[in-house]
Amino acid sequence: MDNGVERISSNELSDRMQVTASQIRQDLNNFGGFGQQGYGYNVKFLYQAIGKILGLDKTYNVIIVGAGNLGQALANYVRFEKRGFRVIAMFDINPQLVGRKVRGIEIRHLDTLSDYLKQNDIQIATLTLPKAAAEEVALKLVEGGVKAIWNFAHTDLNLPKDVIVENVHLSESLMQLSYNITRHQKGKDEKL
Amino acid sequence: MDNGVERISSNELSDRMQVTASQIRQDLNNFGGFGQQGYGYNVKFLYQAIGKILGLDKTYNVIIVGAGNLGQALANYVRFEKRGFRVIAMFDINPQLVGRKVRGIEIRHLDTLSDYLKQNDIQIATLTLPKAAAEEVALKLVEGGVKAIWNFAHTDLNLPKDVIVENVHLSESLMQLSYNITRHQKGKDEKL
DNA sequence: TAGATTGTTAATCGATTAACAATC
DNA sequence: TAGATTGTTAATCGATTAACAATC
Repeated sequence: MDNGVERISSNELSDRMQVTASQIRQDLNNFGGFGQQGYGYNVKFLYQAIGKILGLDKTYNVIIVGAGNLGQALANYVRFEKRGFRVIAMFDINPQLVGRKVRGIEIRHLDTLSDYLKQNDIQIATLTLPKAAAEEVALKLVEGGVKAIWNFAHTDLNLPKDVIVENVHLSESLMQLSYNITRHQKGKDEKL
Repeated sequence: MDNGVERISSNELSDRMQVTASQIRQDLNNFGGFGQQGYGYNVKFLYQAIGKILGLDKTYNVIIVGAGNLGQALANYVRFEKRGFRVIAMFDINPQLVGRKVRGIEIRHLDTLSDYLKQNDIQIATLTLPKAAAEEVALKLVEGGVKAIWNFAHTDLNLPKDVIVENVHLSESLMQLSYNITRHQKGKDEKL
C-alpha cells in the first residue's frame, strides 16, 4: 500500500513474504473471502480487512505501569497511538519520576493506581517494572478491571485465565539469537 | 533448580509446563540423551545441557547502537551479563548522550562506530534506533565484522544471509494482544 | 529382582502444499 | 469469450502423541 500498489495476487504476495501462495489463500479464507477470482486482492481493502481481524479498528485506553527506561520508550512510540492504543497514564514508585511527564503523559504514583482504575476505564496495561513487583501489581490491575496485560517483566504471571496476557520475554529472544549463532558456527565447522 | 529440586521426570515437567511428557522426551532426544531410565532427569545437569545447546556457555562482546530509552533499558538489564552477553560500548548521535555513561558503559558517537569495530572484536550488536537509520547502520556493523544483530528497529533488515538477525517487533506483539482481545470478546458474544 | 522412566518406534493428528473447479 | 486467479478440496508432509521395549 505504501508503494502505491493497488491490487496484488497471492503469487505476488508469496514472492514478497516467505510464504507460499497456497498458504496465503488458505489462511485468509479462514476469516473470509477477501479476494476476487481473476483479479486478486485489493490492497487497501485487504489491509483494512486484516486490521479488522486483528482488532486494530477499535481503540483502547492503555496505562503504562513502570515508568523506567522501557516504560518511557513505549510511551514515546507514537505509532501505537495510530493503531488505536491511547496511552493515558503512567505509574511508578520512584519519587524522581512521579509528577514528570513523558510526551504529555503524566507519571503518577503507583499508590494511586487502584483509585485511578476506579475512575477510568482502562482495557490494557503495560507492565514494565522489575519482576519482584510484577505479580502483585498485575493482581491490582485485574481487580481494577483491566482485561489485558502486555507483560515485559521477566516473569510469567499467574492470573485468572480470562485475563489476556501477552508476554515479551527479551531473555527468550536473546537465547534464540544465541542458539542461532551456535548453530551457524556448527554448520561452518561441519563443512570443514 | 531454584526450588531445590534435584531430579525430575518428564511427567513432572509436563505438569509444570503445558507440554506433554512425550514431547519433552522427543525434543530433548533431538539433542542427546540427557536422562536415565528409572530415574528421570538430573535438574542441574539438564540445565547445563540446555544452556550448552543454546550456546549460553559462551561469552559474547555486545554493543548497543542507539542509546535512547530502549538502549538504556537493555544496558541496565544485568542478567544478560550473567548469561555471557557482555555489553562493552554504546553508540548514539545525540550530543546530550554522547560521553555519558550507563551502568559504567560509555556512550560513544555513532561516527566512531566503524573505527571502534576495527579495534574491537564484537560479535553481537543491538539495534535500538529509529527505523530510518537502521538499515544503514546495520550495513556498517556487518562491514565491521559483527555476526549477529538483535534488531529492535521497527523494520526488517535486508542483509547478507550469513548475518544472524533476531527481530523484536513490538508492534507484532501488540497486534497479537489486540487479536486475542478481539477473539476473547467474540467468544463472549457468541455465548449470549 | 521389581519398579520406574527413559529413548525410540509406530500411530495419529494437524498443517502445509498441490491441484483444480468456480468465477470474476 | 478467454485469461487470470481465487476459494476450496484432496494429497502430502511434518510434528505431536501414544506405546513399549530397553535399561537404570
